[in-house]
Amino acid sequence: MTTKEYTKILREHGIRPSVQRIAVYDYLWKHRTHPTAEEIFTALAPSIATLSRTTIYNTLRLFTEKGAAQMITIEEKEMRFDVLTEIHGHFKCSHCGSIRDFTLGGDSIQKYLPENARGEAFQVYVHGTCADCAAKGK
Amino acid sequence: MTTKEYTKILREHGIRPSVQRIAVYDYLWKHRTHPTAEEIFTALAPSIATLSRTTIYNTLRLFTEKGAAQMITIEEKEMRFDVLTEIHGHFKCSHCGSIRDFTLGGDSIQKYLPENARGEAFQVYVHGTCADCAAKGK
DNA sequence: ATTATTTTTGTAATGATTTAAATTTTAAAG
DNA sequence: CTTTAAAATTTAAATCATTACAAAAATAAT
Repeated sequence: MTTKEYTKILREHGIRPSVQRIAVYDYLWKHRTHPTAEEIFTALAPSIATLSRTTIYNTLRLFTEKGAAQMITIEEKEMRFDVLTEIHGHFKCSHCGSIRDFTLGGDSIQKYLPENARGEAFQVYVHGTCADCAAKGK
Repeated sequence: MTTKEYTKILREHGIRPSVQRIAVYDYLWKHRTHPTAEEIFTALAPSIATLSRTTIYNTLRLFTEKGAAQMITIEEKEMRFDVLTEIHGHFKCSHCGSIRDFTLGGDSIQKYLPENARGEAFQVYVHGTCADCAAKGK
């Protein structure tokens, strides 16, 4: 993925690209660990001398509003973010702390919704023990 | 539901009953609106003169740990709570703000989990338009 | 160039939740 | 029924992620 491609994607979402926005998008694209605003800030600050936390928050909010990213509330304390916007589940391992994606059947949730209710955004969170930790006997 | 019955349920969860704990449990039992700690505090404070917010937070955390209630993070800002601990989904209407439960098939999520991962807690959140609001043309 | 608009920045404020320490309540033991 | 220990509650202060605000900088439009 090149900067030009990020620029194009952002524009397609109605987001005017800027150095900061491209950097955040690039970071999300390359780090599928569902980072927090703070993690993104810490990672990018060295390369963008004047970067401020507020910009990170503004940018993430903008991405979320425009559908270029998704906000994850699997943890109480802090928001996490994901460039993957198609419906999928998040699995958090309570031993190693990792948060991983898993795919869901397309109709998996929709079919359970009350009659005549319109579901517009779906979030599925599972807490448990991941395969790696289970293999270690956790 | 009488105080005696609440007492019994709390004991079954390893929670020593107290005036405050019974009051919180009673509130959760009677108000299936997924209230916040603040809402519970505001509702109970008049009847328990010395009640403090910390007690509400302590109590809700205890209930969650002991499995007598469930913590809901469907909203970024604040935690919400639910006495219903069986697996079920939460639907938040973005028009009227109500958060309602909906039932999920038992295997609905489990079957999508990665091989060998153990799911221990499941949360399903859907944001959208509820049937009532949809009927009003929202 | 000049002006208007958008974006970024820094700082201060907000507000939900937690911590820590003191006090009160409850339970246990003699 | 006292005394003592343990648990629960309270109060006030602290934390910390996020937001609000206003100024400065960058970008686009005229």
